[in-house]
Amino acid sequence: MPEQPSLDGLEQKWCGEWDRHAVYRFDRDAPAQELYAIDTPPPTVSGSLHVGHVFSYTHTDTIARYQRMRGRAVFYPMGWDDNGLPTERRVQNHFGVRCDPSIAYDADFRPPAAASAEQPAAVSRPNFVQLCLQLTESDEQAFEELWRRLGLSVDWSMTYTTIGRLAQRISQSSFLGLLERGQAYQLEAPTLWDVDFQTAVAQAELEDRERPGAMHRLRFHGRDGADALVDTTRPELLAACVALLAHPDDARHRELVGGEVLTPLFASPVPVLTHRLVEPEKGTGLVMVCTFGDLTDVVWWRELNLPVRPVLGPDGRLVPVRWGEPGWESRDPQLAQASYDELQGLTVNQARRRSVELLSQTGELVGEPTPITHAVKFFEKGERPVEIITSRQWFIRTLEHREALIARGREIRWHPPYMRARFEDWVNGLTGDWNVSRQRFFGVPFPVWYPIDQDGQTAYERPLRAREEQLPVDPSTDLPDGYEPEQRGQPGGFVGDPDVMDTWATSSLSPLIASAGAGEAALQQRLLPMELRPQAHDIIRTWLFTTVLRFHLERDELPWRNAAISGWVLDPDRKKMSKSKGNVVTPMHLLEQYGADAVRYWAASGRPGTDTAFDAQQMKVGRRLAVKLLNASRFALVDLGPSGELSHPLDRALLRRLAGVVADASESFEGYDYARALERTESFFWWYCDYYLELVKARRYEAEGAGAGSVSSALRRSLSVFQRLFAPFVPFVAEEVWSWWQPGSVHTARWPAAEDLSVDAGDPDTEEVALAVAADVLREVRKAKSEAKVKMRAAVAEAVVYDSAPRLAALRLGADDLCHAAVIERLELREGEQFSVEARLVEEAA
RNA sequence: GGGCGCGUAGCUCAGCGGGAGAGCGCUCGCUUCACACGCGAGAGGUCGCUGGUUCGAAACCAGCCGCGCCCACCA
Repeated sequence: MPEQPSLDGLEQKWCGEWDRHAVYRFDRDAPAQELYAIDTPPPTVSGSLHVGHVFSYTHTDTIARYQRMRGRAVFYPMGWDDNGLPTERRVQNHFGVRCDPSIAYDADFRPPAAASAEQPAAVSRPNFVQLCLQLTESDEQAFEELWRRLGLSVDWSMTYTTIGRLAQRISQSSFLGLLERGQAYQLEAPTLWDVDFQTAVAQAELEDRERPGAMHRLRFHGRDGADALVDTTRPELLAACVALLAHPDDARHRELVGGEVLTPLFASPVPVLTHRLVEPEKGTGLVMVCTFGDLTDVVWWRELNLPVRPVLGPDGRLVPVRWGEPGWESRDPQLAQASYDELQGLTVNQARRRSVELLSQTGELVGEPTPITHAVKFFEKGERPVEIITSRQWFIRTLEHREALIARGREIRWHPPYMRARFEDWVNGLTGDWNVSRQRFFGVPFPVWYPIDQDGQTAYERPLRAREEQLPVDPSTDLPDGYEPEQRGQPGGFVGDPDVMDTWATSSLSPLIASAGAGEAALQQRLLPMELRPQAHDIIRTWLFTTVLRFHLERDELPWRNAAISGWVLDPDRKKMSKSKGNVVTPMHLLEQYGADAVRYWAASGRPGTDTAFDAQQMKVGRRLAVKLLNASRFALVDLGPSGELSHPLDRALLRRLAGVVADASESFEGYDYARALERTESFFWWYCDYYLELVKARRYEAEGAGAGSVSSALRRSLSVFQRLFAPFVPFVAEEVWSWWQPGSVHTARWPAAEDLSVDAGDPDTEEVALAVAADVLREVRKAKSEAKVKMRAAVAEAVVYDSAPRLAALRLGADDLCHAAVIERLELREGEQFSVEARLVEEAA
């Protein structure tokens, strides 16, 4: 035991020891009922971990440590989500390259010496993927180092990645199963599209952003010179207009309905129809339907059987159109073409400005555009609004399972329970099946090819599936059965599916991937369903939802029994911490400044599901707690005499109180409320240091005697319990103080139970009162000394305690300890109405 | 527009049917033999507002106000 215990160096020391002794190694032979499997969130490997990660991963770690101490074989792997767009974006910037799938693989490829974001070098898809793997590997090492330093009790021998071969095999295999059962299908349909990344995105990946816009009133031309005025925010889509709509009950437009009007600029005849979703209060009550301005346009297009007039290309620019040809009718094709030529090739924003100029010139813009602010849908990682573009995509059926998914959600135990509402809201609000294909490169490919017929037409409706034994396959380099490499892209040959899966399509299988990584199939079956899914609330609609869906389709069961939802870390202004605000503190810096235990203490104080302010002050408090545990342990244990019978009433009362704390902390942990477990433990520990340790100090220093033996026993038992109660929260200091006097790791020690603190002798009620009154009197004497501004060791010549007879009787049981602790020379007990203490201090010698 | 959560001391929060609490911050004091990375004491609050239920409400119910988040077919 060190003379002057310190926190310095504990992290290095114990990280190494834990690794050397494989303290957190998962026991693969444990029987099913003793397993506790955690579906750890694989953090996105696209830069760095932030304070929010430290926050929520600490929550999970406290649970893992508690369960391990309860004797469960804790399956606690780490995964890295390296698959997907964020990595691609980083690789592009970092190496100055862009992926061009038409280029052939170059085995000798080296990234350009001087990275240039303006003029990126085109590289083949396999080369691009290699660069992605190279970059993620170094990130993952840095992540692991941080997690170890934070003290996560992960078994690092089971780490998986979402781009790894295992994940790809499982993901592709699951997809083929879905295809076989008709739960995955391909469709050419209007799709949410990001024009920068040039890929489809899913409903779950959208977010609203408030953006300035403008309302434009446009003049459509009716019969006999009658005009129809229409308000729109998207005049640039006028060429794509296929109808005007009014509400069926709207009398104002009754004359127009059923007829045709001509569009401004293009003189294209479009019908005027009615639909219940049109809101008469908005604008003029007339709305134009385009291909496609927003999701409502898609509804109208579908329900009213409208034609399509696609004008936006995948790059977000207006595509070439020949007015006057079928589908592009105009009463004045020359005018229409002249107008359109002004717009073709422009981006949406450019085309909008130009359209307004043209409409002003023709007088078809009524008044000035009115500035407005409105919510626009963005891909969450995107920079321009999503568009709706028709393309061929793979979907997984979700709508038809809505009821079943709601029922699944109700089987899950949510912590906190109200988080279930977010899940149900999301499921109830689904508008389409899940689009899982992305027109990107660094992801899991679809394990299918398509035959090309003799006319060079690709037969998408007859995909050639990979065999299970082939998986994982890359259809851009691997071959379907019965074909030769030369037939790729040739009439009579084949072509690989060019897309990759949405990253959630793979990470939604994380329980399967993680458990498969553990070893043999029998073990995987024992691990499923897992016990716990920990995650933050913002990805309920993505990761949580898709995992429940995949397990419903794959195994007809839940992926896990419990979902523990953590909140976010907010900056002191109550805003979500974000890089753009420049308020992000790097986690490693925090660990160096305050120590891992202190940072964990702050994190574990954040209650489940609750957003928590970043608070360095709380970390200092955590550090104080760690130091206190060191010093209290040293005081209690150094040169401690032999344990004896628990003969002293105050010792017995203390152990009984502590048993209550153990019960409370255990119950809290069982309900996933680690924060409450910490709060109970901590507040009692401070009381223990401030009152109990002070009361028993005299007996603790006695060499022998019944009182000394009793307190030695109580100190050993209470310290052992405190050290174990704190182990999940401050694992480094807990291990340190445990190592001074106990064999093995505290983290594999048994979680304390009431039996550790059982007390046979004495009257519990009276002795509890004895402890309470002794503490009350101690506080009163301290107050008297504080008011007299004397030191606490100043002697009290006489202390008179007034209280009820039973309380005085109880106090006699602890009077010896009290007099030592408060330095009372003469203690007198008098019966009185109210508790009070009169303390007469000994005059200080001058 | 719908849903969820939250409004308690200057700050961060606990309490959720019978004493208004903790930590930090603040003030005062203490070299005390585990700890000055410490110890002791103190000041500080019509528990968002309005009604209701109850012997009794910070807590339960209703309405309102404010903040945050999620969702929505936001032309």
